[in-house]
Amino acid sequence: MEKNYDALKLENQLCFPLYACSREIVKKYHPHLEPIGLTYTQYIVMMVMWEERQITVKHLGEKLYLDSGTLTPVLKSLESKGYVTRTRSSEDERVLVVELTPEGGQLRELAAEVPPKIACCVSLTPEEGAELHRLLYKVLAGM
Amino acid sequence: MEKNYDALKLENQLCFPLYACSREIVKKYHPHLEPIGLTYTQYIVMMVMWEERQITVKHLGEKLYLDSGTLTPVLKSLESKGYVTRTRSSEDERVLVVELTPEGGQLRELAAEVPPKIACCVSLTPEEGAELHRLLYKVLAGM
DNA sequence: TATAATTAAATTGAATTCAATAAAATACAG
DNA sequence: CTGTATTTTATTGAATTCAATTTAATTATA
Repeated sequence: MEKNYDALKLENQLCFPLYACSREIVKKYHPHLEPIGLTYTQYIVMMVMWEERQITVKHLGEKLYLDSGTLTPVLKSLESKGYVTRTRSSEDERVLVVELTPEGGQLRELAAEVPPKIACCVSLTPEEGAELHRLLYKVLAGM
Repeated sequence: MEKNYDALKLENQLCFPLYACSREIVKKYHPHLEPIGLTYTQYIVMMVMWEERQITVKHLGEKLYLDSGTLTPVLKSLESKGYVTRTRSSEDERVLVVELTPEGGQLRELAAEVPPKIACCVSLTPEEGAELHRLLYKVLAGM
């Protein structure tokens, strides 16, 4: 009896188009982020910083689904650019507090130009975009 | 007048949940792929090989949305494990043909156990899964 | 209180990913 | 036929990503 390998076909997988789609869209950011000196990872960290002004590495990691192994070098790089500061909490020396600098705050102006430029290369109707958004967060919530 | 930064909020982005979701699901593969000695990237390359038996690096890259910078080391690794061979085409020496070996073919049996184990950690109804699948391929097609 | 367990961040090492470039082969134009 | 352009793959270097481990600080427990 022949075994059924349909589930092993690329086209029947959910993870593969997620993975491919994610990389393709991140690639689209490159020409728009490069002029303001940010990588995509640095950009999403800054997005959190513009909202929160101040946050611990732990909370930042929870928001971005990234751990300290990824965040530590990214935050050091942003610190060296002068966009954030990194300070140990005095109440709990284990905790590292990341804080937005005025220079980091100014960057928001330039970054605000980016999302409209990306939006137009996603070929979905507004309803489809909203549905995709909902489904992705539902998957994330379930894990 | 205060500028509107809503589009810069993480929760209003489409790319961020794609990126986070992709990484979270790929992470779920790790405990199931590790016992059969494959990384996720090697696994999707093998998925193509099980379907095609033989393919050029160029076509493989088109199917996986990956370029030779990524594929070359992955294919060398799969070759060293004995799962594929890499041979220059005699008609066109630029072209590298990747071919499945019998050992690579046998791996399919073990790999067939993986998809069912992943399916259950995606908390969508079958209809939602199908819709997510459709939307992702629509985005991919538009780029 | 002393010890154990937990927590937060950093480090290490392996693999990926991509932009940019290079090298080699082939196709094509004049 | 010859020089140029294109194509295909490989290489290089920077940044990310994660599993696993380590370190340091705090908390919980006996």
